[in-house]
Amino acid sequence: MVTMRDIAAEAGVSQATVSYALRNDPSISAATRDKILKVAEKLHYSANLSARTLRSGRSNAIALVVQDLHNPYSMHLSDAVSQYAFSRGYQILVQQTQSATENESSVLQYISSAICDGVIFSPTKLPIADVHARLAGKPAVLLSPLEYHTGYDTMSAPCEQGAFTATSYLLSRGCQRLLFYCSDYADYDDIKCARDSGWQRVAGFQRALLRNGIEPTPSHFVPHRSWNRESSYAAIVDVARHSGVTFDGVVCVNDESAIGVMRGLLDCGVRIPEDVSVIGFDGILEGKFYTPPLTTIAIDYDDFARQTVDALIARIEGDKSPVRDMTVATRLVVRESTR
Amino acid sequence: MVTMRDIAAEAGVSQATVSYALRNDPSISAATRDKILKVAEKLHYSANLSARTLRSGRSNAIALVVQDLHNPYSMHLSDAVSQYAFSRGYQILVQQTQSATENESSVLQYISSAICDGVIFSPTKLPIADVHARLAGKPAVLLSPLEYHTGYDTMSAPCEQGAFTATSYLLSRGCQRLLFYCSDYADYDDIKCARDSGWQRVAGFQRALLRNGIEPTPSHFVPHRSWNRESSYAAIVDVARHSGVTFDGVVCVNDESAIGVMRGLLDCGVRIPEDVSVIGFDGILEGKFYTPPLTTIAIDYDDFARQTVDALIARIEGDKSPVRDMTVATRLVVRESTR
DNA sequence: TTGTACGCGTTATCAT
DNA sequence: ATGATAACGCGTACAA
Repeated sequence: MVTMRDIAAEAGVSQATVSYALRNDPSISAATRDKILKVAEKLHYSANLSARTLRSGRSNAIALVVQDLHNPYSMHLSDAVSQYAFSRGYQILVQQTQSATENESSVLQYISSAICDGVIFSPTKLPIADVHARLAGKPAVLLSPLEYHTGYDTMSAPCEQGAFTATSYLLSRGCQRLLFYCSDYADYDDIKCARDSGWQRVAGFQRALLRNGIEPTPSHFVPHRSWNRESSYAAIVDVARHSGVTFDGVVCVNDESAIGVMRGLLDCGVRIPEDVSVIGFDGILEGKFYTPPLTTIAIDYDDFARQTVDALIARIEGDKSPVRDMTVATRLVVRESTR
Repeated sequence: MVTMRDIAAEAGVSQATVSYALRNDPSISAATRDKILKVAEKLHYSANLSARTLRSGRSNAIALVVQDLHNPYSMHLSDAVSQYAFSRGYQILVQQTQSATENESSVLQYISSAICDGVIFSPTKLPIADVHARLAGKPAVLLSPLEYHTGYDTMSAPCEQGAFTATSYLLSRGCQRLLFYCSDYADYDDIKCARDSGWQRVAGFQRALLRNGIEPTPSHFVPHRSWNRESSYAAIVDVARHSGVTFDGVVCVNDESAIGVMRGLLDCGVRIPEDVSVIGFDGILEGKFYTPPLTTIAIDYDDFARQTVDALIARIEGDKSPVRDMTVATRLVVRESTR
C-alpha cells in the first residue's frame, strides 16, 4: 500500500504538505501541488479510508439495510438509492438481514461502527428501543417502520391511500366481488390506526369497499402468507380449488404476490382480465412483461431515493429539526391485468 | 461513540486489558473478563472498525462490484454471495458501476482503500492493466472477464457449452429454423477463441447448428442490442414486422432477453411454444412465473457463490497457488416455452 | 495477570 | 507556503 509518506519522499516534501495538496488546500502553491498530484497518480495512490475515517469521523458512506436482496422491490430501491447517493457524493453499502432479529441486530451493530455516516434501515422484528441502542445516535431514516414515534425520520409508501385507489379502480371498472391477498379479515377500527404497511393496505381496501356500500367480511380475504410469488401462487390455487372462482377481482398486497396470483389463476384456467382482474402494488419494472401486463400502484423509486437520502444527509450535516414522516409519490399504472 | 477507554474507566482496568478481554485472550482472568464484557454490553460498545482495520490491516469485508443492481441476474448473485460470505464470517459490500469506465475505475479505487480485504469484480470496459493498478495487489476474483491471462482467479458460466446445450435441445425438439438473440453473425473461427461471454454463446449456438448439418448464416441472427427486456422486445418485434415470423425457435443470450422476446412475440400474435420455442440463459427464479414459464440454462447461484468466495478467502489468507479459471454448475431447466 | 507504550495513515493545529 | 507534531481508537510487544 502506497501512503502519503511514500509520495512525500518521492516528491521531496513533507507528509503534511501532501495531505494539503491532495485536498486542494489554497495554502499550497500551484507548482508543488501539481508535482504532488503527478507523483500520486504515478504511484496509484489511494487514500486509506480507515485512517481518514478514524481521524475525521466521517466516511462519506451510507449503509442501506434491507430485508432481502432477492426481490424486485429491494432491487429497485437499492438501485435508485445507490445512484442518487452517488450523485450527492456518498457511497452506498448494501446489506441484507433476511428479516432475522439477530441479523438485524448484528448488522446494525456492524454498521454503527464508524463505517458509515448514516443508515437507511428497513426494520422488521427488532424493537425500536434496540434500534436506538445499536445505532447509538447515528443518523438514520427508517423505511416503513411498524411503530409510530420512532424518533427517526421515516419513509413509507402511502399504503392506505394506494390500496384505496387500487380497490376503487377495480370497483369502478365493474368488479363486484373482490378478494384481498394477503391478510385475514380484521375489524376496520382496529386496523385503521395501525402503522404496519400490510394493515394499512387492508384498511384502504376496506374503506373503498365501505365507500361503495359493500360490507367487508372474512370471505373477502385470502389469509395471511408471505408477500412472494410462491406463497401467493399456492394460496390462490387453494382458494380456487376449494371455494371455486367466486370472485372477479383480486387486490394484491404487492406486485410479487400479484404475479403469483396471476400464474395460479392462469393455471386454473381462469382468464385475466376477462374473468378476474388483478392489481398489484409497488410498480416493479418487470410487471410490464408478464402476461397480462400488470396493473399496479407504482412507487416512484427515484422520488423515494431523493427524499430519503436528502433527509439523511441533512441529519448527517447537523440538521436538528423535528423528525419527519415522509411519503413517496405513487401513481396508478393501468395495464392489461384489469378490465 | 463509546470506546475501549470508556469501558476501561467504568471497569477500573486499562484499555489494553479491555482489548484482550474482548478478544477472549486466555491471559485475562475469567473474573475480569466477565466484568468487562458486562460493562461493554451495558454501554452498547461496538468496536470502531476504522481503527481496527487501520491497526490490523484486515476488515473482514469483501466488496462485490457488479454492473447494475437492477437486473435479476445481479440480484441472485448478490443474494447468494452475501449469504455465503456471511456464513464464512465476512461482510459483503455491494457496489454498482453502471458499466461506466470512470465508475469502474473510481469504485475500484475506493474499494482498494483498505475498506475490504478482497474484491469480486465484474469488469466490462476497464482494461485489465487498469484493474491491476487500481487494485494494487488486493486479492480479487474476476467475473466473466473479457480477456484471458488476467492474473486473477476468474469465475464464468460455461457459456459455449450452455448455448450448445440450449440450441441442441431446441433442435432435438423439432425446431428447424433457429434465431439467436442478440448478436451479429461472425465467422465461427473468429469467435470460438474469444472469451467474451456473448461471443461464447454465439459459438455454442453455431457449433450446435453445424453439428446438425446447418450452416450458420447472418439470417440466423438478430443483431446486437442490450441484454435487457426492452431491447429484445423492440428487436424481435422489428424482425417479426419486417421479415415475418420465418423462424420456429429463438435462443436468447439471457433470460431477461428471453422475457422481452416472449412478450414481443405474444404481442405479434405468435403462440409460444406452438409456433415458436424460446429458451433463455441464467435461470432467474421469476422465469417460472412468466407466460409461458421459461425454459432456460440455469446457473447454480449457490455454487457460484461458494466457489468464488472460497477462492477469494483463500487468497486473502495467503494462498499463493497459480490462478484458476472456475466454472459454475449449470443445468437445463425445461419448462413450457419450448415444445 | 495486568499495565505501559507505540504505531497503523490520516486530518488538523500550530509553528516557522 | 510549508513542516513538525498531536490526536483518532485499536492491537500487541514488552515490562511489571
